[in-house]
Amino acid sequence: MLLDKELPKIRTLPSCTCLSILSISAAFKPLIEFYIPGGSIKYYQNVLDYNDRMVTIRDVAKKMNISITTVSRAMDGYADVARDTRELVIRTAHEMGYTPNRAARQLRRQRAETIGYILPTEKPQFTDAFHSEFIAGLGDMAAESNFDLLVSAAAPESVAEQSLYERWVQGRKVDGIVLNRIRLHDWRIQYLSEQKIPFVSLERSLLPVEFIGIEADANQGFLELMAYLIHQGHRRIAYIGAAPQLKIEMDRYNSYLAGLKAAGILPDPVIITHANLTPEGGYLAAERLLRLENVPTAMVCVNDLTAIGAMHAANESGLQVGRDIVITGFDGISDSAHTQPPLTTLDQPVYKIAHQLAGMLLALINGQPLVEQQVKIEPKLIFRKSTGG
Amino acid sequence: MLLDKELPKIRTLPSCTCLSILSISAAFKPLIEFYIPGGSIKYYQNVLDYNDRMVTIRDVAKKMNISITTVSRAMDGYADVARDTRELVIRTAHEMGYTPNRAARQLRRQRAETIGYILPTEKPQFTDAFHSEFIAGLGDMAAESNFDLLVSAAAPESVAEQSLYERWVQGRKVDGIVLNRIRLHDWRIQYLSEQKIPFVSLERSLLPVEFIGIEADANQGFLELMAYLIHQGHRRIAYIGAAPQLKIEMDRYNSYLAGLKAAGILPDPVIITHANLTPEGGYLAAERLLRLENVPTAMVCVNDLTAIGAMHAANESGLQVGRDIVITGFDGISDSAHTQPPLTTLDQPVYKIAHQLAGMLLALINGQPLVEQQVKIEPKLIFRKSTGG
DNA sequence: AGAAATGAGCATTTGCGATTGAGCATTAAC
DNA sequence: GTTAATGCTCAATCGCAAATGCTCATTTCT
Repeated sequence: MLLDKELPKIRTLPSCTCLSILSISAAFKPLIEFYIPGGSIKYYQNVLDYNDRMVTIRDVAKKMNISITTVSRAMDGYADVARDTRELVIRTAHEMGYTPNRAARQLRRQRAETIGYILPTEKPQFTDAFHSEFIAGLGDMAAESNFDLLVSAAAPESVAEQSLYERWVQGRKVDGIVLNRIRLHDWRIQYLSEQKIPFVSLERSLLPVEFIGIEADANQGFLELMAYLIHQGHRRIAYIGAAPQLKIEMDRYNSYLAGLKAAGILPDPVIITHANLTPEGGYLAAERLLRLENVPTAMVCVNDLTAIGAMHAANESGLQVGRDIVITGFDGISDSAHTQPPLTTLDQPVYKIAHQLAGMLLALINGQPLVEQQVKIEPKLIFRKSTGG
Repeated sequence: MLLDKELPKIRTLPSCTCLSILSISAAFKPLIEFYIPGGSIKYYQNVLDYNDRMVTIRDVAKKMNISITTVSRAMDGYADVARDTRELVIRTAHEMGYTPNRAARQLRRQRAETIGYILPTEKPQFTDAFHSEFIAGLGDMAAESNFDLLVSAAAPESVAEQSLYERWVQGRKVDGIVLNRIRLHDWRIQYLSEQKIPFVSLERSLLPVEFIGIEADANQGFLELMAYLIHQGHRRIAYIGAAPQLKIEMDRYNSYLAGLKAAGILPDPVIITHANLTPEGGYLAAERLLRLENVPTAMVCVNDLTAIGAMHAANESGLQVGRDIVITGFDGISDSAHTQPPLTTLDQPVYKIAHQLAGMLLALINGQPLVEQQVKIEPKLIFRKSTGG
């Protein structure tokens, strides 16, 4: 008799961290690890000994004296179940506290009933304010369709990122993927198209691939913003952007240029700079700008987090934001209302966008027709103290 | 032939959002929903038709001409597999890109291979900075053991919270649970003990239940902090706390009192106030304090987020934090370095704490002996500009 | 030395809980 | 009296783990 087994020595795939259910997955582990810790042997014991069994579809069927099939079909909305039967099944199931076993269903259906999102991040921090809202939106929508949301993190354009996507796709860990922070020539889009995995994205790439997702039209709002700053008398307006290969960077940068052009101002490369969408990046970029001989009187940032960092730098230089210098953001994350001073920003309904995005993906997965394949959203300008007035 | 089925009419359990894997779950849906949208009927189609099949344990076994059992046991670290066989199996599996099907394994093992964490939150926002780091720590550790982390959110002491915990426990959605924001008499601890579900917690309750988890010892750091403030000449030091039934509130409040007492200062109930651990709460509380006749010269806050709100209020009153008034936090979240001015705080290694906490829980689940059942951590005082100097 | 006991190493088989194509009654319609 | 619609059940999976059991080699016992 061989009940004993050694302590788990093999770790196969990295696992996951799940969120409403949200599921996060380790990005950095090798496929299979194999190590023998001194060869010690331990008895295997299952400590999870609950008293009560789970209630299964069998129990429901038995209690009602009908077949398992009928219960399943009734719960799942098949048309070949009599109305009365269906209602009774549902009532009974509810009373008995029956809930379909997810693992069994997934096994049988060969679907993960899960959508995935990979956070573009470098740090061991799970989310920033933007992604926090984004994930919440995805998760809630997924939950509405009884789907999981699997979330993990990997640095953009890293090996880890690529292997993570591959694992999720090849291993069928997810039935569809949400993309964000699209790069101009984004391998992910190419890859997912080839693999025929459903996906949607926030922002589109320049690749000649059919686009399904949501686009925020920065242009209109940015022009307004620039016009406002220029109307206030600003002529030397700096720009703190993101990595140039990002779609949002291209859009917002172009809008910045357009805003300058509309007022007949020539862009000055010296005050056009790039950060990495984080407060740290914004801080460093702004610091540099503030050490210039001809200090800009306004800083337009590609997102709120960058702006928060920039404000930090300005404050540290003894400047009072909103009076001595003017700073703006983009996104309208909730923190932006609590900075000192509160941040003028282009507000996007991040939660709603994510919610809708997930909805589109689910429709795709279920083969339902999409009403709109491409949705445009116009960010709304919110004036706060960081631009004076 | 009956291929058609109506559009999904039944939604059973709320689903999940998963994170390194992290899994979030919808907190607010009823157990079973039943609605008929006009009785429209749609054809069912499975759109997920990949070309290639998944590679299963069978394929590996066939290729190697051994039984699937052996493959399984080899991969799983059982002792009754010859060393050579095991290594060959692992190599082959890797080459073939085999990775065990999670659903099948879970179904068979009757384990979810998932640990759970329920965010204490009211809003539809997924996380704040504190929990973001906390979740990252949990998720990464879970991933190391090939576990998922299931994350959801519910308001503390709400019906939703209770039903969520019950669903996770009764429905075996998780094999263990991580608790945080412990209340002095916490029903969750009682419930989980009774149900014999493994759990660990950050902070302990006053219940006579064996405690497994991590405790942060606020006292020492707080005394130092208070001594520092008093040394600076502050005599009127306000306190902005959290709900009094929280363990952290009790600890930190008591330490605040102890700090005053050590300096022979009598506490003034007028400047002792409670918020809800959010910036919004801190803002409102501070606003009230600043309208007092005898305005405090320092505000000690129960956590960083509260302090951030308080700073906002102070700034808005035209006070310069660090010069006109002094404000402190607790937690050392990364945002605290980017406030204006940067925040003096008691730094806890949130990520590390969560990481270790998850490790303890996993040991518990696997029936491994715990080296330490109770771990104490001392937060470290970080002086920044918000306390002048 | 011969018989019995042990155990390593692997195979067979069963079933976890659910879904689903096919098929079987029963009744209604023409 | 055939055909069709309706409502239900059968039985076959899905991929894996674990209980059981078999074989053969080695050790232990007498």
